[in-house]
Amino acid sequence: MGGKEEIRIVDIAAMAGVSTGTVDRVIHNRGRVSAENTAKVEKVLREIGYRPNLAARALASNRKEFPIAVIAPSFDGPGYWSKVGEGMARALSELSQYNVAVDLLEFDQYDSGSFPVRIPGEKQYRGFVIATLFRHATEMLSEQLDKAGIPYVYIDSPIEGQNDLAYFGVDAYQSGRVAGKMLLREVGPEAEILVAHIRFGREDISLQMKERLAGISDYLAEHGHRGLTCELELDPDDPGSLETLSQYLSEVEGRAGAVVLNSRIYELAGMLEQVAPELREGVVAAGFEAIAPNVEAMKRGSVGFLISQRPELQGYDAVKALGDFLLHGKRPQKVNFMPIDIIIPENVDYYNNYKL
Amino acid sequence: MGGKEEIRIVDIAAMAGVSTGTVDRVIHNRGRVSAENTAKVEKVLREIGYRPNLAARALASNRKEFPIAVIAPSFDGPGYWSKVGEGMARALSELSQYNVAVDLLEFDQYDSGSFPVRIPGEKQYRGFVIATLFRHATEMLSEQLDKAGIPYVYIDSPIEGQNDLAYFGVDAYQSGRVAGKMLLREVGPEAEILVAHIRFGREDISLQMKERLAGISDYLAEHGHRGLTCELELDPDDPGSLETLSQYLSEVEGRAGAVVLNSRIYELAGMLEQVAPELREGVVAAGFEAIAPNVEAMKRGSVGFLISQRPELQGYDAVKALGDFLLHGKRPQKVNFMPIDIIIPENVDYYNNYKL
DNA sequence: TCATGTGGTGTGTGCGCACACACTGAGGGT
DNA sequence: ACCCTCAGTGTGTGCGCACACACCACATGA
Repeated sequence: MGGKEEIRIVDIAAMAGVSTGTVDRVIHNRGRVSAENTAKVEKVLREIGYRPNLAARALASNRKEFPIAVIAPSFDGPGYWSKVGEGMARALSELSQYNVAVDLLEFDQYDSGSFPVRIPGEKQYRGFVIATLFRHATEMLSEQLDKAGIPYVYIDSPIEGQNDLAYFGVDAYQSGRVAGKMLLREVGPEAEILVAHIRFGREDISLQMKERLAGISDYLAEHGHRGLTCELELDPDDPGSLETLSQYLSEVEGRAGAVVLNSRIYELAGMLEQVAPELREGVVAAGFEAIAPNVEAMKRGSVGFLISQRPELQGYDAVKALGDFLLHGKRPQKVNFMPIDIIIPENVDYYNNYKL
Repeated sequence: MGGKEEIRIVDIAAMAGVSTGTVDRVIHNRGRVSAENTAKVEKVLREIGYRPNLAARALASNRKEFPIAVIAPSFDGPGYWSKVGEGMARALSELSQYNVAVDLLEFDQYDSGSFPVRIPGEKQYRGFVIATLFRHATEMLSEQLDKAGIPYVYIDSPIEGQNDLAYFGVDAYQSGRVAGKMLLREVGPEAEILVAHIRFGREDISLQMKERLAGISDYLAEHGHRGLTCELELDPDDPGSLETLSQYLSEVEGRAGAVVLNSRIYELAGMLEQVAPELREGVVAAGFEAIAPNVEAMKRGSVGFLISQRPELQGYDAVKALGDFLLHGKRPQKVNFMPIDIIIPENVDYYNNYKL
């Protein structure tokens, strides 16, 4: 495991009977090499499977800058995107030996007009990470980048037929199916299952949420459950919503499931904690994303399980893949779905410890 | 995110009014520096928060060798330890820029006498990764290493009160509790739950397996189930075992759970596939570790769920932590439990894709 | 007296690579 | 004949660091 008898550029030059400069030109295909010599060098390269010394490479080319732009919703606050940002920061620290720097160009996830459809001009960005929340805008920007020959990586949801270097994201439909299965196991085939919508202001139901919902519904329908029986709009700041929830719970009497499609199951948990204990007793609340308030609510016993798709890993992989491509020409696998993690009170303690 | 204006040793030397050689001696505290100059340099170092250029460091000290010894069961075959080995190989490839090499010193996991209780003399190993399957032997070796001042990290199960640099491993008891919960949800409180022992030759039940069993039992007992109702010794190569299994299944009629405590649930799955369909219909088989044959059995529908504790990550982290400590003096967190992953047919496809 | 340490200090070299630069010789324009 | 261009080639330098080595002053012993 892990021997050491590295072949250097000088060795290759000697083997091919040329100078190191020529080898260098071939390796980085900068041209200005005769077809004959190119062939000779490439032959040697292939035969020995040359692996450059990355330390030396980094040292020698440390004047080069690699600014990367990330186009995504704000990383502020305790939400999903902040986790993506954590992963990016970690990737960046691993790349910190090289001159990679990341600029976050925020857009408003509730306003497609805030998404930049032209290449931002501030810097000469060498690569982009793009959150694909707005499909059309993403496609327009991608077209610009294609023309300019700048590589870009997608995160969040996939878009078919694009020239993205790679995609890292989640399969929202499948994570919905997982949630459906767990929910069915928790509450049984007879129980009511409620979809609670907890929104901010003008916020609309997103594509991801629709897919999750479809996944849950399909799973339930395929397994002898009569499906999601009720949808409620709830506002944690509105006492009327608490009333609505109590009302509903008293009607269903007995076991029930409740699911929130965005990452704000903790709000529903908070509301459940305020209704009469006998009403909430048989209720299993299920949500998405292992963000801090959700985990806390689970530890208080108010959330039954969470489904998470490793947002940190998504951010980490996206930046890492782009960096490795830019620095070392390493091509990543094109489509990468995150694992779908099931988090229950019994395993939550060992989940968030881990940075991946 | 990720700026760049690094301060070099020459800069520090200038600031402190000494030569680079002196700064170097202080940084690596090799002595031979006057108290006065030591103080001056350390002051500057502290004030600017010096971060060495790792690429240059790696390049300059590339003659130094860092042989690491891994003391663990054989990585051969499709089992648990091969996954640990995969993770180690990945960590090694990330460290390959530095002269880290790993030797696997195998022992027989069924024979404590095969565990080396003295420091192996072949090479001057700079660090050890030790699988703590044999507690006493591990403690003896650790004592030797303490005396010699060689760092070591533990994997597998923790041992309290030792001077290990770090521990990476699993909480077998807790993973048993998770299995217990899932099983109870799958089969319901009335169902029989069988523990099937599938052994090789003289193989004994291990400590980890005992803990898993305790976790399952405790969970069931605490949640109104009458507990593990039957233990069977099964040998997949013995037709009599198939008979025993059929017999058992015809007695329990209806839903039942079956759990295998080691990683060989696939053997039970294979046997189930051979009994009459009506007998196995309501049976949910539960096992541990997402090794290839188990995943295949799950995809065939013969395994209900698997619990995995990321063996690759264990191996990866252990080698990475040791390497980072040796190369960069970075101290890892001392105790690190792996996440407990729940794998079901609905999420298995996205699980093994991922290298972590 | 000279040789021989011995704490303390500075300088020089090279790790493997990227890249600027210098050089060559063939071809074309004048 | 001259100069110029330009594809193709080789050489030299420096990235930041670790470490061998040279050096100095002063002490110690013979």
